[in-house]
Amino acid sequence: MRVSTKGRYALRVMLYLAEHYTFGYISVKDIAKEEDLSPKYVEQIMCKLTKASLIMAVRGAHGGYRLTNSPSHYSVGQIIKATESYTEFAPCANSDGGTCPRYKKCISADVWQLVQSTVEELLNNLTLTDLLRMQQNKLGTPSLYLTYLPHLKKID
Amino acid sequence: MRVSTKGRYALRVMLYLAEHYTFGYISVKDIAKEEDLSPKYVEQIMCKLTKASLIMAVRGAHGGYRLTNSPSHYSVGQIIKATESYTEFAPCANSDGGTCPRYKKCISADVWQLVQSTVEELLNNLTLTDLLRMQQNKLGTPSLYLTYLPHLKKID
DNA sequence: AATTATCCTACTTTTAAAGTGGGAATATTA
DNA sequence: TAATATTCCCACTTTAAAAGTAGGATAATT
Repeated sequence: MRVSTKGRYALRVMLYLAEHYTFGYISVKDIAKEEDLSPKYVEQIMCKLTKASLIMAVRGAHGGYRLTNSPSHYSVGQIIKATESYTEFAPCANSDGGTCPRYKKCISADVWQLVQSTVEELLNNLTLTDLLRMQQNKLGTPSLYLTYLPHLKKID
Repeated sequence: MRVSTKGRYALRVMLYLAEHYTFGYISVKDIAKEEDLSPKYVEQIMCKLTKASLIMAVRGAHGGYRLTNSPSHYSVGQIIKATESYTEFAPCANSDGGTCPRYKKCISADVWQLVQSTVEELLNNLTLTDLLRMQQNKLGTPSLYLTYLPHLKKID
């Protein structure tokens, strides 16, 4: 019962992009360095996020990625759905019961459906903006990024 | 983000034992047959449940397993905790943040903690009795077990 | 004594997670 | 136009965990 690194890293990456939403395009190299992740692995994750249209890319020098929309448009649920291979707690956690032949008489399926819908409800209603707000409460407003990544210029 | 077969089967096994709570000791062979699971694998699961004191065993002919307490004493949470290897959604889903060095500044940890506590709350408050009641609503009271397992005698 | 069960430990197989490698395509800069 | 910096894409490797097996020791019943 664990979210894989793909989903967890994806959330961190999306949070990073949300924090730097006004900085324009950000490269995998920078994200990987700041988040202390393997660049190649981050690339894989970016691929999934791009295919799900959560982010946009520009190639070449000074290219990189950015959110396609402002942070408030993204729920954690969306991000997990786009990156995790198994989104379900059990094969029968779907409302159609999946392929299990015992589905109709098996009450444990109802348990997994309940867990499933509870978690989905929670994550679908939690946006990146919510998380950024939580982070500010946790740390105070951090705006030191330019000191660490001086080549990034804030745009308006 | 999936509960392993160990945890899922364990729930089914415990539900089976709960349904047959008044039938005395029930063997792995019978459980495996009725639930359509590998007997050897069920044995492994029984071992975990026994070590967690959720069930008791008697060896030898007409031996088997039974719940140590009545069904109302068991929550789904307990059963999962006893059988799953990873009970956490992320290494940092614990209130102590686990071993992640980014824990203090990383807001995504808060997300996993929130999911964690939500699911725990849900599963800890869902008892086998609740599930048996749900099952009756789903199917009507099923009491045909003696036809399938005639060697089992109902005791009072 | 034979049978029916749990107990226990170790092993095998299968699957998915996690991460790498390298070259093609594309954009920018000098 | 050449060099450079990036994404893009596909295939591959490694590692770890899930899933399931095997077999003999122990204990209770018949």
